[in-house]
Amino acid sequence: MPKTVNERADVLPALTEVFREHGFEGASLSLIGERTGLGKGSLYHFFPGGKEEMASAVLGEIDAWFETNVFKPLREEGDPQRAIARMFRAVDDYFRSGQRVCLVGVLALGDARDRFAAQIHAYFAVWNDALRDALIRAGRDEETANALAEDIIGAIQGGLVLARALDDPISFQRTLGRLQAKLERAMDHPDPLSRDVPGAAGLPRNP
Amino acid sequence: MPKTVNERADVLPALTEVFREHGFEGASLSLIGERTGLGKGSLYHFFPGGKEEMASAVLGEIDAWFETNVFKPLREEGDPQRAIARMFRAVDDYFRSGQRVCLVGVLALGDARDRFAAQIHAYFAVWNDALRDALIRAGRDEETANALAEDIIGAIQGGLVLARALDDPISFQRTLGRLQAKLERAMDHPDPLSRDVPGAAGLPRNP
DNA sequence: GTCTATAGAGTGATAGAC
DNA sequence: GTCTATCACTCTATAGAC
Repeated sequence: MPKTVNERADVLPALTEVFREHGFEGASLSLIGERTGLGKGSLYHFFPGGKEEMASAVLGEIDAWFETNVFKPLREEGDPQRAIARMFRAVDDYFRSGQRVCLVGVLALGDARDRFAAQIHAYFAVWNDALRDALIRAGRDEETANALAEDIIGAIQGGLVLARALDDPISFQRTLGRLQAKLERAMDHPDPLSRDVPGAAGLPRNP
Repeated sequence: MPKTVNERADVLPALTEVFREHGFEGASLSLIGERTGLGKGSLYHFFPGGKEEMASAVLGEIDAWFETNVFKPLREEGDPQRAIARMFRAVDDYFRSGQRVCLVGVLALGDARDRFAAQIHAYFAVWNDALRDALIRAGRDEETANALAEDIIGAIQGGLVLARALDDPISFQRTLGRLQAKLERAMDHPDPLSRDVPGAAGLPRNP
């Protein structure tokens, strides 16, 4: 008798893992069937659109997770600094301190980017806006907040690339730590850019 | 008569482009044949190891380019700040100001990572060491130099991911600009971490 | 009977190796 | 160009719930 899964959502975790580990092209249907424990019949029953719909559903779930655990707190939490601290905790958890890779980033760099361009774009754009607004609420001016948000999100992605490339998840944790430290410092000072250079642009180096 | 290529090196540029645009899995032999203008016979003549050898040769060429234009200057240029400025120029050129993606990063995130683990690791490790040493020669202490190097290389990779994800190459240029600005500021001050917090850790926010 | 969830043989196309 | 393996996918068959 057929073992029943009953819900599309039940296979999403396994599906997510397969796509994250192998990318879109590398996640073959046979591998997906193996990992989900489902035959092609069931897979195509839940995802009539095939692999593309599977990946799209996974992206949707990722987005929902970040919406709940990152974006929404950034927008709605009263204390923006607390929201940002929570973001770093969530990111560290989600990426398993650098042992996991970001599927959205993987897809963005891969051959299938165009198929998922809208979802990929939305993920980063929404994150950027939520973080920027939290930074503004924390007292940064708009330009600085935008630059900081872009830097932070980029650094997270880059940290994941490096962790994977060097097979060194710790480097991701170091990166996260430095980002937080930098932000905490910045939070205590309204205008870090001009502050950093007290009055001299071309001073002698090597003190 | 057969158009003659004669040299493996003659097909490397086209090969590089195909792998960069499509990743390892996405670069099919037929696509490679199309872009290089070579039949499968010729391709296997030049690369008996097949696709894997092709990608490996491409990685080798990329590494050689960075060795000449980035790593070696970082190590050997007399003025380390000049070397670092040159690095940023080279990086901006190489990645076409964010319109191009880093193949090493693509492979690091993709399914084929394990096959090229050694080359991927070496690329980033050598870059990191060369940059760190240049920063030390420029007057940073070892710990700071290490952190800065890791941050910069990560930010470059992350900037490329974001530029691709948001379809916005300009964001990569902004990131590069901020990295340089941050470094120039840091160069003028021996100890930015303690300097940034002149004496207050828990001051009131929102000035 | 209808509907949903299942399995998997079978489809043509295309992959990479040689 | 030829080869075999594998690809994504289709389709038929089947089970049980209602």
